[in-house]
Amino acid sequence: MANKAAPDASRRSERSRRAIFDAALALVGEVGYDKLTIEGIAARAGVGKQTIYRWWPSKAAVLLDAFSAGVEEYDRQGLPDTGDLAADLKFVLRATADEFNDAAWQAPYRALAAAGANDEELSRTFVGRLMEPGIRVYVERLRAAQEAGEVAPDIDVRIAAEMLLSPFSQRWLMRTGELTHDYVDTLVDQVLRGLRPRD
Amino acid sequence: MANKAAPDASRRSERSRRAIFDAALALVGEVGYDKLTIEGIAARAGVGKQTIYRWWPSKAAVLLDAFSAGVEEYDRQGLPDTGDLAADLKFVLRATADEFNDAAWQAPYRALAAAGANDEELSRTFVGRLMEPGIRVYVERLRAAQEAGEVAPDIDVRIAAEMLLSPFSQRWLMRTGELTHDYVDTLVDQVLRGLRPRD
Amino acid sequence: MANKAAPDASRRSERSRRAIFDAALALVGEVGYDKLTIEGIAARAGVGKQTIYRWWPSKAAVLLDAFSAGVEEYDRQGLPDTGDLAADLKFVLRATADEFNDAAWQAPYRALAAAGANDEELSRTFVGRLMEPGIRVYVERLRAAQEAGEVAPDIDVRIAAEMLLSPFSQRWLMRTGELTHDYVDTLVDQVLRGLRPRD
Amino acid sequence: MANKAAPDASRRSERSRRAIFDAALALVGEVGYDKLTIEGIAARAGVGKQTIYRWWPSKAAVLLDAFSAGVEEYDRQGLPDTGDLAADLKFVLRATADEFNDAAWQAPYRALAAAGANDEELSRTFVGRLMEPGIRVYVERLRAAQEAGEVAPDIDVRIAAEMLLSPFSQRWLMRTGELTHDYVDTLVDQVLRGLRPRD
DNA sequence: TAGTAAGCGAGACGGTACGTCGCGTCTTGAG
DNA sequence: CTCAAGACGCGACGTACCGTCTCGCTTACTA
Repeated sequence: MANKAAPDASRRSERSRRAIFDAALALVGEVGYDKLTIEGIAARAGVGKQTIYRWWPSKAAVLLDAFSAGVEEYDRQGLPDTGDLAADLKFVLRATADEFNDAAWQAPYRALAAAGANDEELSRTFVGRLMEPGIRVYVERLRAAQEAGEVAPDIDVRIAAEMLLSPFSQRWLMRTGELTHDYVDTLVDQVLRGLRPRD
Repeated sequence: MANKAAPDASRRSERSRRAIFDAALALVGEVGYDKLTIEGIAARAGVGKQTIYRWWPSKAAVLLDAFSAGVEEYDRQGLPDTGDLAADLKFVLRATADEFNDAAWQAPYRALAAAGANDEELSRTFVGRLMEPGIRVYVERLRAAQEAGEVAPDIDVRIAAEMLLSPFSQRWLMRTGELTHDYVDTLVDQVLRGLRPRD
Repeated sequence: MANKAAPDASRRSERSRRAIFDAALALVGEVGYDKLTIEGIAARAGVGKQTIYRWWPSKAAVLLDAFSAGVEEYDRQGLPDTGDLAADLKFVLRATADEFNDAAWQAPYRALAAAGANDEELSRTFVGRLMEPGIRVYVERLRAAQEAGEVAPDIDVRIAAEMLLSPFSQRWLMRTGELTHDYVDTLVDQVLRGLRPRD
Repeated sequence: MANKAAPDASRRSERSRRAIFDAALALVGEVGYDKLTIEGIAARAGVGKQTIYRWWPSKAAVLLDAFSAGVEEYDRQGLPDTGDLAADLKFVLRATADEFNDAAWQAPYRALAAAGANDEELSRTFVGRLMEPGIRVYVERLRAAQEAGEVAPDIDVRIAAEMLLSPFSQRWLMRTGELTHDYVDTLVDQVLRGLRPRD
């Protein structure tokens, strides 16, 4: 019945899997996503092409897994909650800005964001696996603030989180401006301005 | 200076230029950006490949010009100013949402946004030519409102515009949600909430 | 040593090799050598271009192998030796004339002779593989005649063979005359005239 | 009627004609016939492509004219006739050998001989213009010798000339041996051996 | 002596083929 | 069975030239 005989995952070579991830991340940084090739990854990883085709459907999928593997411990613990919402947001967003400014991050993340724009399937996974968890912690922190009365009860916290994060990531993705700490602070202040309950 | 003898633009065939634009836009809609090929464009346009390579460095550049040519009259007149900022923003942003939901728009715009993410040079042109003018009209409308006292004087109108537009376009690009009129209204209201001067 | 990683000949597809030969020979007959293209051979053979480029450096090399493969059993047995040198030479040379007048032979042979004129490497192979064996059998027959006293002992049999064969093939290659049986007979008689020992 | 409006030869630029010849001969020596291109000739000659296409149908035709122009004074006066046929033939053929060994000669001559093999039209012109006159002087000298009784009356002098010249030029064209003075001498002696009248 | 039509240098154009790269599939032999 | 290796059919790449076609320009011949 199944005409694509599923490979037996239990016999899979962990060694090859790791080598493929390392090669993919290294190469996307060196030559860029467009010139990243399955053949190139296989050669660099010392692996047969079939070993890649057996486990992934495309170079985007490889890169997504490779990148996810390097970030999987991220966002586990949620945002800090010191009681000062503005301070907490600034603290975390400044750290995120530093991360986005790191060259090693840029190439794969940009590549995946771009690939996702043209590939609906991929973008669902990309968003669900990498972006959504990051957004959720902000949403949760905002909801906590809302419950504490720091944020007006009629605010849609999801949209509020997007008002904070989208300008930030858009700026980075489109290179319309630098992600400085000053920028982060101004953005947080201006967003929070609208969230506070009216007296 | 230029080591690649520049072609003589005065001898350029307008006929071919147009045919290339039409073919590029049609094909990107039919087969998608990844399967869009220079060869395919040339064949569809009834043009030699060299005629494309002579004038553009990549398929992204062709598509950018093709798309720009179809939008160049856009954004000339600025946003309406009825005195009611919220209404004006909702009116225009609803129209933009409709445009972004139009299939003919999607393919080339997504393709260019994606290509720009990996190509700094291209993204500068893409942003400067297509995105900036669109943002600017919002910035100007906000500044007008600020002068009219509808928006607090300490607001950074550029960031305010991004708080409005980035969530909108991010949502579309990443497919994190639908661009409905309801969404637009909520977004506008929630952004404007923070801009108003405190009494 | 070898800087172009040599392909693994043991994995080579015999099927493709044959199909390429057939296509090359058919096409050179149909369209001529100048319009013979690697691309055309590949298409006709139902083969990827790379499969040709992997194993041959040029269309001339393909054609040489294709032609050789069709002639390899030729010239195995040497010239007949009935004791009558003139008769033996005429018999074989008449047969050769018929062969040279055969259209299927003409195209590839002319093509290779021509290509060899401009490509020293190729001409060495062409001469060594296709022409020399043909000349050698004449040289051997002449040497046998010399030992039998039919040919003067001070004759250089190699040059004698060329006196016989070069006018013949030159006439054909340059189209300076027809290769008739009469011509062959006259040529043999006039050459032999000078070889006989003086009484 | 005539749909190929013949160009007006009286207005033709002699300057361009010469420049084209020089460029063609220089280039065929530098890059070989296969890599000789009309565009290359035009560029080197500082001439528009159309100027070449206006006056010649192919690069072979250009080269043929260019080469002929450089040899046109040749073969005017016939072979010397000192009364000693062997000496006369050796003298001229040694000179011809030297000429054939000259690098400047080789490239265009080989190219034309090769092109002629595949192009009947061209070969007729090549043979008629360049080869035939050269053969004719030998034929005439042999006929003179025949009339003087040095050559048997039943000899076909045309074939005799070919017995002399074809081995010579075949050896050169196919690179089957060097054209030394020794070779020439042996060849002449062995050919003449068969021409002398029997006592 | 001005007007006109040719040849000319230049090079853009619609094409064809080049030789290369990478795709995704398939086969081979080792572990 | 997975794996490294890599040949295969295929399709696109970006380049080189083909032969045709304008475009000004120079340079005779004509009116």
